[in-house]
Parts: sequence; C-alpha cells; structure tokens
Amino acid sequence: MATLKDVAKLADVDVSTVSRALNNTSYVHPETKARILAAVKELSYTPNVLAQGLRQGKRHTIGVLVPRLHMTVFAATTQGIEEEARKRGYATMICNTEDDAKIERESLNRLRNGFVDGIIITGTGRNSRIIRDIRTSGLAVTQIMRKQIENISSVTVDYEACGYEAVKYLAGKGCREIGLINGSMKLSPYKGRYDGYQRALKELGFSETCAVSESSVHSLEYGYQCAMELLAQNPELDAIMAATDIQGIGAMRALKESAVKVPDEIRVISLTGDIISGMLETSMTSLEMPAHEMGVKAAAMTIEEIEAPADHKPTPQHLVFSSELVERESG
Amino acid sequence: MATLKDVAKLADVDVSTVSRALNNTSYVHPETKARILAAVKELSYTPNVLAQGLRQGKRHTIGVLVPRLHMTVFAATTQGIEEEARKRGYATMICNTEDDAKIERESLNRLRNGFVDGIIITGTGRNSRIIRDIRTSGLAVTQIMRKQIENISSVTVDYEACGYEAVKYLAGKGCREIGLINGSMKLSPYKGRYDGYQRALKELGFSETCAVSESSVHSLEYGYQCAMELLAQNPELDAIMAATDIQGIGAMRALKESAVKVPDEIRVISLTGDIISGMLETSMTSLEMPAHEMGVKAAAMTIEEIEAPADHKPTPQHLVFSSELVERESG
DNA sequence: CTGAAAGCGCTTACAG
DNA sequence: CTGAAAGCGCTTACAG
Repeated sequence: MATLKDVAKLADVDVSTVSRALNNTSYVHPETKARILAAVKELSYTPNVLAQGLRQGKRHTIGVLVPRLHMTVFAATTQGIEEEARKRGYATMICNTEDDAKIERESLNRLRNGFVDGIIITGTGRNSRIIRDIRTSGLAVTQIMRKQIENISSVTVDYEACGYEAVKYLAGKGCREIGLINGSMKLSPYKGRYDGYQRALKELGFSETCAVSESSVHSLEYGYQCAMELLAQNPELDAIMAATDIQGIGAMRALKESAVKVPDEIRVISLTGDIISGMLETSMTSLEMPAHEMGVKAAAMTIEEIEAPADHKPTPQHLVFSSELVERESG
Repeated sequence: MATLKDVAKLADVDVSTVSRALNNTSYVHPETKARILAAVKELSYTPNVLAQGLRQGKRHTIGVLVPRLHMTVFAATTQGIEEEARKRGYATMICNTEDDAKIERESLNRLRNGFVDGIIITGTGRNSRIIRDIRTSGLAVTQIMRKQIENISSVTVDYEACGYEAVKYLAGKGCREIGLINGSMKLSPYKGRYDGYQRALKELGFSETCAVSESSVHSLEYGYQCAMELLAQNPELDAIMAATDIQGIGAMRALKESAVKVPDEIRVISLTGDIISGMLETSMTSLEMPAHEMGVKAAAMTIEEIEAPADHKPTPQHLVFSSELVERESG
C-alpha cells in the first residue's frame, strides 16, 4: 500500500506538500500539484484513514447500535441513517446488540475509543451510565426509537398516542374486547403503547387483555404465541393490537390456524407499520411510522452535533414523530 | 479521554510498561501491575483503537457490503456475520450499496485503507478490478451469495439446483405452465436459478414464462408487478416461482387481488426461503437457504484468512450450500 | 509556495 | 523486570 511518503518521493517534494495538495489546504504551485497527482495515480495512493483519524481526532464515522436487523423496523431506520450519513461523507458502523446489555456494553466500549465520532442507539436501557460518559467525553449521541436518557437527543414516535388511537379506532369499529401484544414494559415504546392502550380502555370502560411470550420479542413466534394466549385468555376477544408488524403477521397466522376470520371475527392492527403490511394476503391496518425518515433525521442530528464547534454544541433535541393510521383489510 | 501517558504518569511508570501490563505481553511485577490497573480504573482508561490499529496494522474489524438490509435475506446473513465476528473479537462495519456500483466503489475505497482487515461482499459485479486489487494488497475478501470473481473465496448456494428442483417439484404436483419471477441475469443467483429453471423445463418439454419489472428487485412491488405480468402473459399459468420471499409475498398479494386461489389454481414457491415463509397467512413453500449459517461461515473464513500468517494464506475456498425444499400451503 | 519538525496514541525491538 | 526510543501514516503550525 503506497503511503504519503512514497508519493512525496516520487513527486520529489515533501510529504507536507503532498498533504496540502491533496487536501486543498493551501495553495500549491500547479506544476507541483500536477506532479503530485500523477504520482498519486501511478501508485494508486489512497490515504490511510486510520492515520488521518488519529491525527485529526475525527473519523467521519458514526456507530449505530440496534437490537436486531432481521425483519425489524431497524432495518429501515438503519438504511435511512446510512443514506444520510453517506450523503454527508460519513460511514456507518452497525452493531447488533440482540437487546443484550452485555453485548451492548462491549460494542459501546469498542466504539467509544477512536472508532467513531458519534453514536446512534436503540438501547437496552441498561448501559445509561456508559452512554452518558461517552456523551460527556465529547462524542455525539442520539437515541432512536427508544428514549431512555433525558438529556441526550432522541428521535422517537409518540407511542402513547399510537396505543390510544388504535384502541379508539377499533372501538369505532365496534370492538370491545381488545387484546394487546406488546414487549418489555421497561422499554419506552412498549410502555408508551401500553399506557395509551390503557388510557383509552379506561375512557371507554373496557377491560384489558395483554399477552407476553417467552420468545424473542422481535420474532414471528412471539406474535403467534401471544395471539394464542389472548385467544385462550378471552373467548370474547374481537381485536388484537400488535406492537410490531412481525408480531401482527405471527398473530394473523395463529388466527388462521384457529379458524378465526380476520377482520370479521377479530380485527388485527399493527402499531409499527412497515411497508410489508400493505402487501400481505390480508393487508394489515397499521399505524405507520416513518422509520426511514427517522433514521435520516437521527443521522442529520448526530452529524450536526459532531460538526458543531466545541463551544457551540447544540442542546439536546427531542424529535417526536407521529404515526399515521392506515386502514387496510385486517382491521 | 485518558491516554496511556496519563495512566503511566499516575502509576509512575513508563508508557511501555503500561502497554505491556495491559496486553500481557511480557511479565510485569505484580505490584507494578496492580498500580497500573488501579490507575486505569481511576482514569477509566480505554485504549484508542485507532492508534493500536495504526501501530499494529490490524483493526480487528471486517467490512460487510450488502445490497440492502430491509426485508432481504442479507439481514439474516449479516446477523450471522456479526455474531461470528463478535465471538472472535472482531467488529463489523456494514455498508449498504443499494446494488449501485458507484456507492459500492466509494465504500470499497473507504474500507480498503485502514478501516478493516477484511471484507465480506455481496457485490454488484461491477467493481471486480478494485476488489481484486484489495485482495492483492493483503486484505481478506470473501464473496457471499454472489460469486463473481473466480479466485476469491465465496459462500453461496447452488442456485441452479434450486431452480431445477423447484420446477421438478411443481411438475410433480401437476403444474405445466410455470412462471418465474427473477432478477438481473448479470447476477449469479438469478442467472443460476434461471438456468436450473430452463434445464428442468427442457427436460419436461415445458415452455418458459418469465417476468421482470422496473421496481427494485428487492421489493414487494417487484413481486406484485411481475406476478401481474405473468398472469397477463400466460392465462394458463398454474405456478409461480419467485426468486425471493419478498417477491413471493408480493406475488401472493397480486394473486389474491386477481381472485386467483393459491394453491388450487396457482401454486407459489419461493427460492430464497426465509423464516417468514412459514408464518404467512398462506404459508409459503420454499427452498430454504441457511442464510444465517452462511454468514457465520463467511465470517469464519474471512477471519481465518486475516489471521493466517502472511506466508501461509489459505487458498480461496468456495463453499456451496444447498437449499432444502420445505413444503407448505402455497405450493 | 514549500520544507522541517512535532505530535496524534499506541507497540515493540533494544538495552540494561 | 522496566525504560528510552523509534515509528505506524498522517496533518499542521512555524519558518522562510
């Protein structure tokens, strides 16, 4: 691999001149520059980003921590992050945490030192101290989907409104026994949806039916098993709200196997509408969240924070999107 | 951020001693070591990986280039790669290329210099020269899903067999007019599937019905539109083979909207079975590929190549998995 | 307009 | 057992 030194030697100038020529950081005589460019080409030189980063204290890279990519909304947010980051000259480093605090901690420790200028995280909620430390040490940090630390920027959805609106919508369709498939109440999106669900139920005088399962919350099985449980719990059930599309798909499968008609007997609605909802055999009514755009915004916020001068860092921003109810066949 | 120097000063030793103590690279007096560890703790020191990388010429990071994550099999392979890499102490850097040669080129150029020790790629096929260069310059490179460069390791599936087997299976069910939804023939997986499809058709004396669409090949719309086209092309159509699950889902939606019964009137089968196939309302018969395991293997191969001594680099390996036909409701 | 020098934070022969 | 020094590949004041 050719280095600056090689180029300098071939072009018969000092390395500093090469550096200046390549970075356009001060005027270089056109002839000299031409010689340098020729040498660069001949040696097919490309700068060592590691050395640049070390020297400049910047890597133009942001780390992204997500619980999972496969069949989750995070694939969409991550893609938004990637696109926006690339547009602004940043690379992304994606790490799966599996929602495991230990894996998350390892990734954070790896990222914090030298790898990245900023971090976008959908956290487990159990490494808040480290994340605050990282922020304090000067890295930009943005929370996406889950807001767990007050004074750190975030991009989220109004989950409470989602839960509330879904119940109201279903009630408007005549449903009275509405089941909820949800995730850990320790995580703000699930907690928020539950709160909204409960608030609406209270207003309507309905009673709650909730299910949890042992499976990974991001799995089809989770939705399947929870739906089965809801069915067992409440024979009068006439609607199911699923926290995610994947859960909703699993639930619809469970209903089909139980010979329950959707939406005639039980309506199904997803609270994290992703593009797939519209293409299912029975297309799924859902509260669509702008996952891709959320990723774009999170990347933009992070990079702006990175690039702000140290004495002018923006104060934490909290961007809250709202979901839009899209009516389809299932509900 | 504390540095080695800070630790050394606090522990009252030379930086080299700190380095040795931390890396267990030579005996350090227990008392000295204790002092150092205490200082590390007090300053909550973590090494700067950039500097380590620059010095050691190793980053313990592998780059992963995929066409897309959202709703593709690459989310599964990538997760396999991540897991295996983490297990072996490597981080991963994931880059989406959108199957765009220009984006791919940019990412490759960014990665090649200092960022990573190795690359795992599902390529566009249009940057083979750069990839070969990268390989020659000493980075480990592994192709996954698409094999486009002969003398570089790969992990793929026997796509030809997939296409062949699917036709034979459908013929066994009595189908005679089998349509294929496929992708660019310039990419080995699609080419392979087509070849297998054609070989089987020839053996059986069937004629071909193929569809392509303007949409992104990794989209639900693609499957939807292609299915509509197949229907229009061939009124006798009694089966559809879709290259991917997502296409298959889109196709089933198209059939439903066209009031065609699956599987009674038309059977549907996916050639890239992912976990979702089994959970659909009409579960989808598919040729399941071990996507996660393929990722694991690709990571293992890459890391083994990275860690092999320079004079003992393994020769390129080509790992070919076979798909397994799983019969479900759609076909 | 360009060169010489220092330094980013580490590791690793080389001494002792 | 530990220190002093060189060096990984760059950038950037400082001179001139």
